[in-house]
Amino acid sequence: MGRDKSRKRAQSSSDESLDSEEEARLRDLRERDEFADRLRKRDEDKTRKVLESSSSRKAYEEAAKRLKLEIEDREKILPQLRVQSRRKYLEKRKDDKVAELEADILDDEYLFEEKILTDRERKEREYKKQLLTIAKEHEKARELERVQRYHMPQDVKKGETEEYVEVDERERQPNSEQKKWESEQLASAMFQFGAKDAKIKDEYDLLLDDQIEFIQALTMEGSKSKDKKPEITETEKHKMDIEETKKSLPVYPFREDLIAAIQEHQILIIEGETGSGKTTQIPQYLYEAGFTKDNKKIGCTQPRRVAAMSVAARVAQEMGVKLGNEVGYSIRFEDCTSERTILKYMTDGTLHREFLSEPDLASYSVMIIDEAHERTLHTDILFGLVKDIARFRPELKLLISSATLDAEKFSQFFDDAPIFRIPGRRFPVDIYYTKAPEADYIDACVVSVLQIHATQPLGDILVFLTGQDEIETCQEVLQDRVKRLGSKLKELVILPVYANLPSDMQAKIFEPTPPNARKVILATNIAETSLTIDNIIYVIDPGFAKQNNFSSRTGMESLMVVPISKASANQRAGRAGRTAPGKCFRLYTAWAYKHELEDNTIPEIQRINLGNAVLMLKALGINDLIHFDFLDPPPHETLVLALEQLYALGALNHHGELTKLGRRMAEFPVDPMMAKMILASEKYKCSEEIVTIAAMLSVNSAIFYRPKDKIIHADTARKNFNHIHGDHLSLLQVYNQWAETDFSVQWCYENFIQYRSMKRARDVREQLVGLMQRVEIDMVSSLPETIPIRKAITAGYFYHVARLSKGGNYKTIKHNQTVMIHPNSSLFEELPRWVLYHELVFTTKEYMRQVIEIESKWLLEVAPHYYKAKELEDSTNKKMPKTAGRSTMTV
DNA sequence: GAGCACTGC
Repeated sequence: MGRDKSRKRAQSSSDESLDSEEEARLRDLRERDEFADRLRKRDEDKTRKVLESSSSRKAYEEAAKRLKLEIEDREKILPQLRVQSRRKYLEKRKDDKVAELEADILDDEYLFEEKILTDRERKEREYKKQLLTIAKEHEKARELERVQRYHMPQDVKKGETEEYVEVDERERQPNSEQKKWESEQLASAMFQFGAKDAKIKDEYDLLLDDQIEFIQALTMEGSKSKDKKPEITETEKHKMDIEETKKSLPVYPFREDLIAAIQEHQILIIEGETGSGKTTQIPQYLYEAGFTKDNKKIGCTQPRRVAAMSVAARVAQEMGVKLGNEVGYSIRFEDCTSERTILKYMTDGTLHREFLSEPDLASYSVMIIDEAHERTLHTDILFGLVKDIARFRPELKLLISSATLDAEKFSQFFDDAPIFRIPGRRFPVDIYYTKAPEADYIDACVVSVLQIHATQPLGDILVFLTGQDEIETCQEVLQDRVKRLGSKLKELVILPVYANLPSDMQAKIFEPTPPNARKVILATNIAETSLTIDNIIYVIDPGFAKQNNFSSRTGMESLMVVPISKASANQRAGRAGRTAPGKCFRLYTAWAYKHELEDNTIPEIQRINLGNAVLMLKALGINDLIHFDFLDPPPHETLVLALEQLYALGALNHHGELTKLGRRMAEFPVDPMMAKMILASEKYKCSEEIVTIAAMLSVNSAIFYRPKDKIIHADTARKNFNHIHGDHLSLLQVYNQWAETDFSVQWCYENFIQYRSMKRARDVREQLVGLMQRVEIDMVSSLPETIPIRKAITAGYFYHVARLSKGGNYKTIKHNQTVMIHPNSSLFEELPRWVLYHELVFTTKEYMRQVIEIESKWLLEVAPHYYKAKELEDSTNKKMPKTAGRSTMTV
């Protein structure tokens, strides 16, 4: 309705300007395609090199330095520089050689640990190790020397520019914290403890108050017999020859049939439970069957980074090659592949990004979408994209791999593709329900844990809770109860685990349970799919989880506790049957399971803001998104909102086509508004600051640490960073101060800042800086001036503006919705007239999180097409326009 | 005067 009116307005506007408008549109499209061509060419050059991103950045820095030199007095500095560069070269060469040696030894041990070595081989390995020790000791000695020299600057010749940096070089490595966490995950995925003897010990006859009555309803069938212990323990498996291990996997007998089916059909749905070996084996079978001829690759996507890495490592080991050569993986911040790579594991998001540079997947002969049943946003979009490609690339094979239940649905979506079933390897799990609903499930969890501990044979317990808060409460209550019961019970080790928990504390859940004790792990949904803990025999499932929902009507996110789905409940129960037969206690009735739980969790694509996804699809040339082939289409309003926003940001023209600006925005793995902000920093000459703010906003409010016992200290520390103009600038101060301390851990600790989040912000920042260079933006700083920074933010987020109304409330300009400044904000007590917010969240009230003060006239400056001067008049006597001015647009 | 499930680019 409103849109029609505005369209008419556009039509009636002067006809002569139409021609020039059309011309501008065509010119923009031309420029957009030229830009895309430039990117493609650059990418092609890049892929020829084995080492890419970091080396190209170094090359860039070198070039910049060289340029600077031209201005300075070349004659004077050159001889000195020559000496210096020679020294640096030798230094670097030594470092490289040491690293190479170290990698060599690791590889050697990794690949051939089970093999019996000849005397010569053993000696060689010993020699290498010795060499490495010596090299390291030498380095240590030098390190000491360096520190001493630092205190004697008079030793340095005047004019010599040698740097004496004391920073721990390992800390300076990008992603080191991430890597630490991942390597821990990796280790836990690869080395498994043998199944512990779960002998029935003498049972306690202990009466607990208010026991919960459970009734056993059914047993989730396993493929293994109930009474038998696993016939192959993990340690034995390690000793087995790799070939034999491969043959023992459930998928092995299907090898020939599977290859035949793939040869016959273009698309195949593979239904198989975890533990069938499909993820590691199928790509190898395909390789052996010749699918990688003609320089083609086999790709396999995973929803998680750790999975992509660990599976690739396992397959490389099985094939006896070095990881990163024939078998590699590619995840954000880390590309471990080379031109030789033929089996490539990657995260679904990485493949999604790869589409931008290779929209037809030309370098792949087979693409496997693994864990499709998890229905991540990226997987869902990939479905539509690969289905489309399969139509014009008949030689491309597609394998969609999923757990049970969903296979039929996938088959229907992919034009009735045949389903290939592979059995899994799992133990049966007895399922128990409560007789009556439980009112307080935390209390019910505590009681159940004690009940199991008192009456059931040894074996660890896994409890699913919804969040950190619940976990902490439960932990306290449980500890208290155990203390009161005293020595009547065996030892109970209580361990929490959730994503925001520091990694060293997370790692504790993987430590073996002490003898004669029982471990209780209180976990969030992280233990449902992301972490796999061995030796869990009992699972307690209250049936709830926190879920994020996005409302396109209000543009608001809300994190709410909701009942889980049947699929999720079964996934949780399955966690009890990994190493031996297990039991799952559901704290709800069988009736509730049957009638109240949905079959499947609502897929992500229907629950979140699709701004970035829509921009990506547009960048891939998919113009008609409303009719895009989604497995489950997102709500119509969400798509419309995303398109409207992209239009308002100038990423789409009035024909709904991608503009040059939009093409540049699509390069950034961030929301469109943030991408626009980053690009606007070019104009306002504050790219250094904006990219920091973008990185800090991306780590999602996990920066300030508030331990329960030191809340006052933490809050005071936080207030020290507050900036009078708002939270974005506070975040900037946090980052810059941290950077000044050379990214110190100690500093974070002293200021109640989460080191892990800061590291992540630093990684994100580095990636964004790389991308900015890619889209041809210079890095410049505007400090101490902050107005340009706030203007650049406004250029991206002019959609997110609210004004103080008479009642002391804020009203959003867009929806005239009442919202409040979040109490954590530095502007909470300031109440400026005009504010810009980063996000709207509904918790107990409608809150704006991350707020800055702006001036209304900036809105006219950065978005003249979106705001009219009249509606921004500040005088409160004047009538406010009912709706915000909206420009024309056809979706 | 509030409160952050989990992934991923």
